[in-house]
Amino acid sequence: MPHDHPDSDCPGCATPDLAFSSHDHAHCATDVLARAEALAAASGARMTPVRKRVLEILLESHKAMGAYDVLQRLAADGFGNQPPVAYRALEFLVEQGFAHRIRRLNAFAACMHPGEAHAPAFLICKSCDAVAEAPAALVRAALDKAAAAIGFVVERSNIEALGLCPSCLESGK
Amino acid sequence: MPHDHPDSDCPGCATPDLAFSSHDHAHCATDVLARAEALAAASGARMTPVRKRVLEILLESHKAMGAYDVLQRLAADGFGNQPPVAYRALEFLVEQGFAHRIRRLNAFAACMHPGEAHAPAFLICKSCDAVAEAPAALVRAALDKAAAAIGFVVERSNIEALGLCPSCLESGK
DNA sequence: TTATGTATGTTATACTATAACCAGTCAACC
DNA sequence: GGTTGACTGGTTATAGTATAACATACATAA
Repeated sequence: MPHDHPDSDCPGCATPDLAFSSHDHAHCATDVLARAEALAAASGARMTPVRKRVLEILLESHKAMGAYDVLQRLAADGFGNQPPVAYRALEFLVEQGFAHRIRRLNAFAACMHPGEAHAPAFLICKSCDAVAEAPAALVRAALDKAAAAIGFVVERSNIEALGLCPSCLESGK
Repeated sequence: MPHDHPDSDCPGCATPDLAFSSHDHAHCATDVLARAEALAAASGARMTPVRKRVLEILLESHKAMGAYDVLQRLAADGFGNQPPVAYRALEFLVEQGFAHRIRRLNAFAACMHPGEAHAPAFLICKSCDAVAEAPAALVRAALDKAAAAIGFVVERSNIEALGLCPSCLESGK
């Protein structure tokens, strides 16, 4: 559900995505986790141990992880080691807006802006594999318009870009 | 390789995509096939029997097909019946710009505008499964801009929308 | 003709995802 | 308390997507 406000109206949309910048990641991750837990509590969604652990795992880096990578980690932590365990937790997180599915990578990444009902564009660095969320309101507006020209009504869409992040550009990778 | 011209400059970009309109599909398909073959001949790319057959199969409808569906058809026609046969032909067609990969569907669709070096947005009708290509120059421009705001340089991107096509909208599906 | 590169066929396997069934937990209600 | 029902997680099994590696055939140019 993309929100239709101009990006400047939304506190989250105005916050630059830190995925590509050096930052205090421990703080970044615990902060996002706390926000997700608060949102879950508020909405009645149950942040169970597996689900929380999966989100923690995704939050360890700004990279996307395959379901089976997540599963390995879960198994090592004493949770079930069969695919549905990981897929169900990931599905829950995506539904709640706590994680995103990156179709180009067949993988999942923690949402760095939980609770902001956004539908970002994903920027995937081909060098360091980090994934950032870019505000996509204007991109989606252009897409809606291009679709409307053909009489097509967009319901959901995925916008994913592969390229080079600022750090890798600078270091010449 | 997206081209950077305004859509109006390109004959193909000005041609409305017929995927969602009723049209003489036999003509539409043979025309696109002929254009692809001419392009291949001109560029030295070899349009071998399997490759041509795969393109014909994709051109039978405006829907995306999974590699295994294509493979079944190939096998029925006396070609090899192992996955690489289909994947290799599909890969060739995608490289030549004669087909597109739709990541959201893990599937492939014939390109209806071969030779026009475009990078379209895909409009996928959730009711009839047809896929159309929408000119995406403005969408990509918006995406490049959103990425640039974070210092990210886009190299390739996929823009795919799920929704309802005009025909299905009208018939209330 | 021989050499070289390209294309196809084949075997095997890796990776991604879901269906279906079962058992435990928890809250609401009688 | 006991029962019901919804939800969660565990497990088995299988479906669906994709590629590595090797063998064979075939075209073209030297």
